[in-house]
Amino acid sequence: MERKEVARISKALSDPTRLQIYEGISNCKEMFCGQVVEKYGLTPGTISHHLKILADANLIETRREGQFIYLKSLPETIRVYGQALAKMAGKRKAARSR
Amino acid sequence: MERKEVARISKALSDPTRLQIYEGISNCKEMFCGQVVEKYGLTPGTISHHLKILADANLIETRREGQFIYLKSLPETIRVYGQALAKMAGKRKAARSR
DNA sequence: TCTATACTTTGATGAATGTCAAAATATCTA
DNA sequence: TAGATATTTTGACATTCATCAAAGTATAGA
Repeated sequence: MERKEVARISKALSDPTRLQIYEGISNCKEMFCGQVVEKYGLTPGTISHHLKILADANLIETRREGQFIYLKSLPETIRVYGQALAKMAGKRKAARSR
Repeated sequence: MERKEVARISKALSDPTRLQIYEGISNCKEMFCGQVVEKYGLTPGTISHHLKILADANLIETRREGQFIYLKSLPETIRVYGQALAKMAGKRKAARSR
């Protein structure tokens, strides 16, 4: 994963409200936007904005079914992101290089 | 690790320049500020700003030695951060709960 | 004690961000 | 086709942020 992608995911996770929304979606099997609006007391516009950022970062997936847009978290993204960061943090030149 | 702390670390990693600086520090055994300034072509003030954000997030450690401030990455923070995120992303109610 | 070097703080500026209200769009149902 | 419900888009606003230039602080060495 490239640095720019890592930065995009970091930014998506950098707002406490948005992080909480992501956590909420992850804890449910599935959720639709209205439930998120209800749960966090923000306007539909604001929720839509946050969901777009999470989706652009591939942290969640959206699927329309009739009037509803269903949300599902994509844990694989977090896994790959964590690995990329661990790799960045782990390289240490000339320190116990074997 | 609490949500607020996760958000703080995410924010620290959310700027591409700062992420690159963090990566650079992680790749060296040790580094001092002047080297960072030289390496990334930003003013000392800007570098100092970024380093403060990284240090506040416990991503790096600073230590003064004479005129110089030495920087060292703290990979343990990334490890704990990754685990906290994996936990957030992993819980799924009523989905294969055993 | 003076000067040079290393870093930090301050003030300013343009850009990005989180939020809302309101208008727009999409879909369902009568 | 008209009205209701769900979501998105737009415009506005206050706040945060990355950056620079310049002033300030700390340390070393002459």
